[in-house]
Amino acid sequence: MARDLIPPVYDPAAVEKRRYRYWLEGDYFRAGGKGDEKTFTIVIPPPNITGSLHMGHALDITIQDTLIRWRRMRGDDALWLPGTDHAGIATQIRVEEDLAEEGLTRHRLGRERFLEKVWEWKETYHEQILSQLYSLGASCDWSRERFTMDEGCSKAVRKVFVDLYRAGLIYRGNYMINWCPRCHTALSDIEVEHEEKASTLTHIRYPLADGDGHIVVATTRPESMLGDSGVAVHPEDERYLELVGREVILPLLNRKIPIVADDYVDPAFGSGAVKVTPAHDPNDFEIGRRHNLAIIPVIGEDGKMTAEAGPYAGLDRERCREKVVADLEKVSLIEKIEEYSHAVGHCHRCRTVVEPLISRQWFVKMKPLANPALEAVRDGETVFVPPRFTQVYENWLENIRDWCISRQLWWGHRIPAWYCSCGELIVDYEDPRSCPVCGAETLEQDPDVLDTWFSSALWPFSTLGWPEKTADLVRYFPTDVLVTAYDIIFFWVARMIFMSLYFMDEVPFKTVYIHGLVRDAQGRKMSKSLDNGIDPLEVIASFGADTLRFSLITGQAPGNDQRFRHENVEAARNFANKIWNASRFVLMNLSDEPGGAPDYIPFQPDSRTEGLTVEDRWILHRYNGAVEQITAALEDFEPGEAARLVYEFLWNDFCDWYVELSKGYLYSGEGAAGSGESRRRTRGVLIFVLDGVLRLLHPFMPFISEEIWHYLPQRQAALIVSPWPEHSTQLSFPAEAAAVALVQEAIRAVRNLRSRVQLPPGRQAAVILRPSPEAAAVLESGRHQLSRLAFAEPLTIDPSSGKPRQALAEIIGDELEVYLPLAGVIDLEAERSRLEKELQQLDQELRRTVGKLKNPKFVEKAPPEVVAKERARLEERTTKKEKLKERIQELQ
RNA sequence: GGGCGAAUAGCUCAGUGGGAGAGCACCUGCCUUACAAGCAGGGGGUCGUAGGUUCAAAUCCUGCUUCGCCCA
Repeated sequence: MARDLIPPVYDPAAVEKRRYRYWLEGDYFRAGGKGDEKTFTIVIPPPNITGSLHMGHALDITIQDTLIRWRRMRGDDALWLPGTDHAGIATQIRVEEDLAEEGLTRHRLGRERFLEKVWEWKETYHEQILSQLYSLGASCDWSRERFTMDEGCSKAVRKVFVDLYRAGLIYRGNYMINWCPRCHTALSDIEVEHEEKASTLTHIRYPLADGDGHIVVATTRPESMLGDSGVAVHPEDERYLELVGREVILPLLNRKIPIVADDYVDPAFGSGAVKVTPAHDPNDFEIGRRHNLAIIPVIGEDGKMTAEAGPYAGLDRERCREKVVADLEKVSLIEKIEEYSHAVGHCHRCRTVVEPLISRQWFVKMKPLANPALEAVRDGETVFVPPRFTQVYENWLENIRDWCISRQLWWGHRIPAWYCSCGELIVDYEDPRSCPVCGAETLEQDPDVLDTWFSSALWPFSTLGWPEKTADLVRYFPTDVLVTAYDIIFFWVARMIFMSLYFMDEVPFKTVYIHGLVRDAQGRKMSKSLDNGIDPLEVIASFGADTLRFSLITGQAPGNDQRFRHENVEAARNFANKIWNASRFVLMNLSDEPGGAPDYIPFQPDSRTEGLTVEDRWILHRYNGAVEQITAALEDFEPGEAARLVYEFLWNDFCDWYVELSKGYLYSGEGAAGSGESRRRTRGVLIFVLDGVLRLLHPFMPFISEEIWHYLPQRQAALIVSPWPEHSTQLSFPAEAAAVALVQEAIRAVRNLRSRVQLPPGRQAAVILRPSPEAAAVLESGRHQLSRLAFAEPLTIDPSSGKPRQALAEIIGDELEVYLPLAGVIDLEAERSRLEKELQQLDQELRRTVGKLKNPKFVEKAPPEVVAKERARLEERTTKKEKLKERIQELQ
């Protein structure tokens, strides 16, 4: 039987493309089992259709794909539901920028044509994002792909809005909101980013209306004084007790405004008196409400002063500030101006300074929704990994304010509210044709759209078909894990939880796995302005997706940021290369003739084991341990740790040791060890372990593992749907594991001695081993490996062997002395001082051990196994010390 | 002001109560029939700091210092 030969070099670009197509054609990503399997569901955090995916997405996708592939192999009905987000403000900004280059504005284009443009944009970037997800190897169920503005999601949005409105949880009203003068829309509280800015604190004198004197107020925004309708002091502030109830003259505009007493005022801050501008500050708005102060908007939606600002009308905010200060100086009402630093709110999409102002908007009443969401997490219905993020979530929900959901944009879900000239407001599931009160047919729909996150909040159930009770919804909801970065816990995670509790009566996912951000090599956030972003596709083009995925996932510790460093990519690339070459070794050695039919005795966990060598049992034991640890790490949501364990097992145990040990059996002409049957059996074990390691590797490096898999003889299904390895007591060989560990130590010791005298590898040298009687048998059984891997020839293994004086020595524990006799080459003086140094160190360790064991409290309180371990250590060290002293004596 | 995180080898980071680890970098020797993107050997750390708990602390607690993030 002829076999395809595995190529000498791995070509990720060609293989990855081909393998992804292979998976698609095999329909392996499609969920939907026979019905009785456990389901495992992840909904993708839908990437914005604003542009292409960045490194943070690559990490997010890699973690999800790793979990999904692992669970799929475990036999779960694994659904990874993909999709994209319409990203209201962000997308609209991008399309407007595009239009601006052609000298167009959305207003010139009109709403209809503008939206057509945005849909075109969406198609373009949607395609791009999909191809990026393919490149990463994402095993999403494409048959279930969704978009936040598709028909089903829109229907869900409509139902949620109307239901919440009818339940009194959505209302419309005039309240203080955050306004972005650049985007021309209201923003929610969390869309405002606070940034500490150097500024000034201006102290202004407000003269009393009756009599002499004045009161001093301090402000960071002097221009807002034009909208002041009061001055507030703390009710218990004795300095101002007699002034409460009197009035001051507002400078420049000469308006009389009252002095009120309010608990909110901090008497220790500034002069202890604050100006109150209810129209332009959320706290002042509250104070104003309590004292019935007038609301005087002096800054408009365009960021310019309104008519209320009198002589300052039409100026923009910054210009007005300068003029107000100058004019106050002129009339000597500035007490002082101090340097001051304070947080200024910026629009998180365009960085413009936001303006708090009063506006008529739609809001979601949060308290009734937040409380169940808090309880669900406190009760552990949804668990955050790592747990510290629970606190972040709770703090936010505990202090939450109502959510402003209307946006003055065109791109998004239109608010389903209609106004009739008779004053009636209609909110309904279906578009109304006439006013139910007056019958008029000239209804006008609210021009605004909803906050993007309003639809994202429904994602885990709207994508599964809700509000219809679809089969998918029944089967896959609630989902299992949500994988996302910590920066959208508020925006998205919390909102999904409260919406889901309200509409589904269940949490949307059982676990929230939070990862950190991917930063550049210097630890800075990747950003357009710094131009320090690294395009995942470029990394894939040069190194392959497996390499990118592996470097991202091994750099990962739950919840922590990581740096993207080229060294890590190289390490992952080298690892992929290692796997490829190790596989080539195994595949090229399956038969006596190169390229001949595979000739081996297959091994399975339930195979009879009597023919196996001690090395075979050792690698099976190590493999078994790796399976256990890797599986446990994945179960604990530690994919980074799991990947590192795969790396260690594959490179250290399998490649560095087992492959090398196996050569002693595979290559003929090396004595009895290489008999035909043992050769065929060794091949069976090599294939078995390679088979298993490819399975363990697959969730992390899907392409290369699937590719190699297809060169294995007797492989059946595609690797992507092959069973995940299971830990088995049949593969547990602790005695053989210890035996090989001793042989390894002996080999290392010989190599160490050889390198100390710079004996080139390949040159045989005599070696004497003086083992304990028990160790002698073990080493004897490893004789051929010792002489092969340590070039030890002739090799003496004899508990009662003589010890040559002209030799280097290494003492291993209490069971083995290793001698490298080299007459004439050795500096005995140097050797002796080295041994003395070792003796000193050993003595220190010994004293520590003795100290512990002499302490009755230790013996009494420490667990017995710890004490036993310490006793064994004492014995070993004591023996070793004797032997060291002896050797030093011999060299005198 | 409140909260969270980080501080471990030259660099980047794992490690959560019982003998300090990895990758890269460094030093030495090797093109050994899977792999020089490799192999073998090696050097290098008072685990930020001061206390405390414990038989035992890099690990748990408290204070402090430095850096970063979130919230007000």
